[in-house]
Amino acid sequence: MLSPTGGTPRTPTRVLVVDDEPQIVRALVINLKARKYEVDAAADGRSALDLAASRHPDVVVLDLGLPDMDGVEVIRGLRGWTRVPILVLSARHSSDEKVEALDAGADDYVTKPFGMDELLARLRAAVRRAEPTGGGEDDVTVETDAFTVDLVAKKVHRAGRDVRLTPTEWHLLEVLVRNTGRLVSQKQLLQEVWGPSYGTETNYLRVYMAQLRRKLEADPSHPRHFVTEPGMGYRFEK
Amino acid sequence: MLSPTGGTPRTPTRVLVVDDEPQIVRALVINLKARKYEVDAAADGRSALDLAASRHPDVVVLDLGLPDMDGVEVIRGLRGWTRVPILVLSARHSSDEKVEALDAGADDYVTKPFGMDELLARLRAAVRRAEPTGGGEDDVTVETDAFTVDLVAKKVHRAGRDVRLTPTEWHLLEVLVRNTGRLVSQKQLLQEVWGPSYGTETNYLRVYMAQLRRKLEADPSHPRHFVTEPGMGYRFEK
DNA sequence: CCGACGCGTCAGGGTTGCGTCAAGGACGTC
DNA sequence: GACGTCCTTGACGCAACCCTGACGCGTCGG
Repeated sequence: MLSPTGGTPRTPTRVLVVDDEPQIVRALVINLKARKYEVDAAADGRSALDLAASRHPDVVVLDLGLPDMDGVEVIRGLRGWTRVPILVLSARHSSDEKVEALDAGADDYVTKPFGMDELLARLRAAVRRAEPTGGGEDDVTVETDAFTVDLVAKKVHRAGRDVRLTPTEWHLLEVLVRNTGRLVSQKQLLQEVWGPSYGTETNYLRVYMAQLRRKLEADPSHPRHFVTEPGMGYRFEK
Repeated sequence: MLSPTGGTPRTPTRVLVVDDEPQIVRALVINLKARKYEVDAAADGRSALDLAASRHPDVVVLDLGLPDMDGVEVIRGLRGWTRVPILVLSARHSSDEKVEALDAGADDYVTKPFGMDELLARLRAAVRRAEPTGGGEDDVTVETDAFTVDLVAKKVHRAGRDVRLTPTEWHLLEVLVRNTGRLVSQKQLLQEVWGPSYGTETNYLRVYMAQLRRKLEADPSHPRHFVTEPGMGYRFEK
């Protein structure tokens, strides 16, 4: 798994690393960059808070032993305005320290020396958790002049009314809309909607493309949004 | 701080404890109840999944060494239909075990023997994190022209009278209302209401949707609020 | 000029999925 | 121990959907 999010390649995950020991920072930065994270680094609390404000990281890895201020203060400073996941790194094993940091708003607490694999796994967990609220929009809608497609609610709106689509029609529309502007080959469409063994049943496509156009296009016989590329495939255009 | 949420006293936080060692379960239950948590306990994976489905805990404390199934399988079973925070307890310190559990969807990993204070702090952190999606809804009541649903009071009002709903009816209504306007797939409904292993028993849905419509729709045979999307699922519309 | 090919359109038939009803059984209450 | 409520399960009719084949049209190449 190369992409840190594990899913479809989106905008890279941004990590803010805060530690005053250069060798730790270096190790973290190297490992994170190798896994396609975008990394900022700070060596003290002041610059950590500044960087967090200016760069809006998706997750913060924070060492508690900083030269200029108490690590817990950094947590509070962050929690004053953001819910970004905070993963605390600390050499102190005492239970009180952990409780204090966690109750101040940290999301996780790892003691030094730490295993890089474990740290990365905890980091993935923290990012994954924050994904729906932090990064993903709720309403993924695509609009054209004729109709509106809401991919989350699975709704199509047209001329003030909801359009009823059958499961197959919707599935086909979904694949096309997720590739707005791009050509999608017949084979790809067939295999995504009907299954891997249906790569050549092009007549299915003809029938269902016609139904989509009849339900959605202003002039179904002269489609403007569901474009045929003869011999190749279909394309959805806004 | 007595209240586990630390903030305004709301409905108590429900914890599901999963462990096959009675003394651990006892220690956890005592400590959690003393802090005003509501606690369910399971000794194996099967009953853990069932309890999670029926009781909808706000957080799960899960021991990986269970008699009937691999702990990671329990995590996957839960993640198939819920994002409830999972705090893993384990006697195994190996890095691989941790990574596997975390990547399967666990939120935190604590090795035995553990400090109770630390565990409780990690539990608070997990619950706090999940709060916005789990508990902080703005719309507590949803109104239609025919009836009113109060999600907090768990009451349905219609034509000046309270409507009696069975637990299952209410549960189903709740899932639909929380997704007002959005299509909810049959599988998701079944797994949320009946449990992870009921993803294909579509006849349950048919029976209970009919009952909901009979009790709430003005004209049950022509539903306006509980819409069927054939082959896909159901949708609640204001 | 003619045939081949790809695409759009239409209509019929098999199959699936949904709504409805009713009966059996588990559970808790009195 | 009797009663009532609720959940489960099966059967049946009906509507909707998916597949299939046939036909017409346009384009391209021989």
